[in-house]
Amino acid sequence: MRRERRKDARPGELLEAALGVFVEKGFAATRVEEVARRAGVSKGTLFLYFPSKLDLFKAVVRENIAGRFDEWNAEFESFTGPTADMVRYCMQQWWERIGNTPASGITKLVMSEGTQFPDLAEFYRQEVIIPGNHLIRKILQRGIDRGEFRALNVDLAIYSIIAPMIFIIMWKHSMGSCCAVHSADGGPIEPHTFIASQAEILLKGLEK
Amino acid sequence: MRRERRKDARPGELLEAALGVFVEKGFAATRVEEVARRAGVSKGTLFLYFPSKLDLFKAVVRENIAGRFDEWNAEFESFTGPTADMVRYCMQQWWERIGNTPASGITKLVMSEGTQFPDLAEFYRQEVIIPGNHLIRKILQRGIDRGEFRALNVDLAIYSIIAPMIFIIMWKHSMGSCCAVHSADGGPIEPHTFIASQAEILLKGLEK
Amino acid sequence: MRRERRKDARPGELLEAALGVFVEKGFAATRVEEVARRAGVSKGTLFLYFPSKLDLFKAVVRENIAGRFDEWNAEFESFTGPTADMVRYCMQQWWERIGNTPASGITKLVMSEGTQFPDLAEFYRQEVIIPGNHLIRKILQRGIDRGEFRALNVDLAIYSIIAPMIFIIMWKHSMGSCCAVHSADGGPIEPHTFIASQAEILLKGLEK
Amino acid sequence: MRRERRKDARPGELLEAALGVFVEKGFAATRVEEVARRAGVSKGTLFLYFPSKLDLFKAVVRENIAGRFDEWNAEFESFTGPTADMVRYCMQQWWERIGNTPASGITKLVMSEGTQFPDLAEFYRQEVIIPGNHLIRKILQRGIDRGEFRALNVDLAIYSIIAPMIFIIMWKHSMGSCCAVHSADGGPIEPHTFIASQAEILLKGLEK
DNA sequence: TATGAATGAGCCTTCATTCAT
DNA sequence: CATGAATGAAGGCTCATTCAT
Repeated sequence: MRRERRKDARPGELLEAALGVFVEKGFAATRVEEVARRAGVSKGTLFLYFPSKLDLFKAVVRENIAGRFDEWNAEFESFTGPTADMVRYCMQQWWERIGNTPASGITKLVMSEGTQFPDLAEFYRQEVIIPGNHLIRKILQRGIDRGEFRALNVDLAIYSIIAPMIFIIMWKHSMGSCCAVHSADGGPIEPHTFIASQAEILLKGLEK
Repeated sequence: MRRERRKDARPGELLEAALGVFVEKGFAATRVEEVARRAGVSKGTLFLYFPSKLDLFKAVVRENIAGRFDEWNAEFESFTGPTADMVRYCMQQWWERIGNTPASGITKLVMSEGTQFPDLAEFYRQEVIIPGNHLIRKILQRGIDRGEFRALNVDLAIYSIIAPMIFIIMWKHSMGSCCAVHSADGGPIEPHTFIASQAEILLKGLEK
Repeated sequence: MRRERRKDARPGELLEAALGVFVEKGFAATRVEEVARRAGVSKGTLFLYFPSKLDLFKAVVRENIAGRFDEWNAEFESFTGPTADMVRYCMQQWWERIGNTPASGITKLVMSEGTQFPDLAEFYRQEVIIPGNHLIRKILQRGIDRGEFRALNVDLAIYSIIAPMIFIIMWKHSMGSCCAVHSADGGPIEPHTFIASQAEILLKGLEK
Repeated sequence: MRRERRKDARPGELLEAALGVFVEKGFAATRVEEVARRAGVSKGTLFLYFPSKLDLFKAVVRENIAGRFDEWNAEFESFTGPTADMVRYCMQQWWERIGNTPASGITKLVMSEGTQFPDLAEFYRQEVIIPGNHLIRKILQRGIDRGEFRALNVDLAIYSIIAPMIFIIMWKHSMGSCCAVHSADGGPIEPHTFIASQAEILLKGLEK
């Protein structure tokens, strides 16, 4: 009985292990043997469930990029305070739930190696980018509609929110061996402080 | 095969070929043989001029990015107008000279593969990031000193300028198979307009 | 190609093949591919068992020489006759078990290429030379302690035993295309006779 | 005029440089480029005088193994003291004139890589080994004839003199990064002391 | 003659994938 | 289903040799 349950769990265990290794090493540098080892199975078993390393990779993305946007959209709808607070909340929450978790590694991966795998990039675009942009656009529009923000080109302004997020993800997964941006003199910068700073400059830039 | 003797021209030809292949394939996936082929020489010839693939890459970085900071620092020193104009000029020039050229592919590469090749990351940090941060810091400090900008934490604020640059580079080299950001509805956005938008929101965020 | 699964037998087969090739070609000129071919496996398989050419060589040394000192030390401890007989026995046994076998090729190889591969030389020193010297020293000391040999400087005298061994090995593997020393007129000399001659002159030189 | 003299000197300069490099590095590890550099010419020039690396090697051996045996034979003829002194003198002189000079490197080379080049080994045999053996034989025979040494098999006994010489050469050029044997505890042993020790044990072994 | 830029075959090592058990 | 031994196609780099100048 134990065996049967494990059998069913295999793909999930492999996917979890693969997420970890892909995030740590990137696609090219990931060794399927290490994924197998972390999942506690043999290399051959991995190929039983996933026909190739690339297929494994795609499965990892599909598994982990699922839409949390329903939840976030709901939070948006029920938010009642000033839009500036909403932006602040949104950015900090994003850090907690995405930026500071392995999930951000997927974003880094897609940005880094997406060119090699166009269908993957397209998948990410549909599942993450468009819904994400949509949510941010709604927030900005709310600020404008309520007279809190200037009447700006929302299509362009959303990137003022997205850019720092992408930036901190890329930094964390490349230059920053630890998790954060380093100041010009080399000292690390605390992520919440960093995000707060970005948010304040941004919000002042947006306000009326 | 044809033996052409062109010692003086070789390094440049190799560097140009290398830039192209590195940008297209990334560091790990670049085959020195392909670089050589594109430069029209044999694999051995490449190693006559660059002792290793990593050294070749470093030379590419120096040729395309690092070497320009002297020029940019000089422009900074001789600038006389308002700092806001300076920021606008700086960002647009960056797009012309780096962002919209293959040179930006180098930055993307380092962000994508820096973790796997620490030497590469460290080199880029020393040659590009630190000088770049230094230049931006000086610009911001000038704005503060002249009473144009708020008294903000410069170490954090520099990333409000850097983030959109990194963002647009990553986007261009991964999601955007063409060269630009796409608006939420999928339409492409013209780069200068995009940068102008980012700059204006930022500058309003910085001003007193 | 044929995929035979014989994990237990592989290391031995590879070691045997490697010994042959190393002895014939030397370390640098040995191609791991040839070792693999002689062992009847692919190049990749060799690296499954030995992480590098150097490690393969170390394993060959351990298998063929280093590992025998325990046995020899035991023989020494249990020997009861005159020390002169012990020296004779020792030298003749060395010829049977090492000098006249491919194992002697290893010693020749280390002497020939040790300078180019310091790791190799150091390994051999630790695994063979030091234990070997230790054993010979004990034999000489026994002779001195029992009043059979003169009170000589043991550190120097051990080389009177080692030198003829090294000599015959080098000769066999370089000048003597066959296996033995040649007399001044060019005729071959029978190894046991040669060793006996060396031993008798030596022992008379050592006795009280 | 300077140029012409240099032109004639080229082969000699190359041979001298080659001797040095071959002795230091061995045949395989010698880079023709380094030989050329030490001779102060370009790589191409070397191939103008010697069609291949192997030909260069053979030329070096032929150049350096010339017969000094006439001189030594004369010394033998005029020696008047006890034969034991003659053996001592002979071994110490050998160390001064051969063992401790680059010339010994040739011997090491031939022993190390002679297998790959049988004609070279044969050349060495004719030019060095046979005359050398002949000289030593005459010395031993003198000792026997004068009643100083036992009546031993001279053909075998000569190797009791040769073996320590070969040994010290091999040791010096392989294990001993410096010039001498190391005692069992790792300390270096002074060559003259070493040779003296070998000689005394040997002579006691030879005496009546 | 002399040069040195250019060549290309070759080597050690890695790793995704296969397949006999 | 699971295993893990075995494969073989690359890839970075070296270096003796060639040849246009």
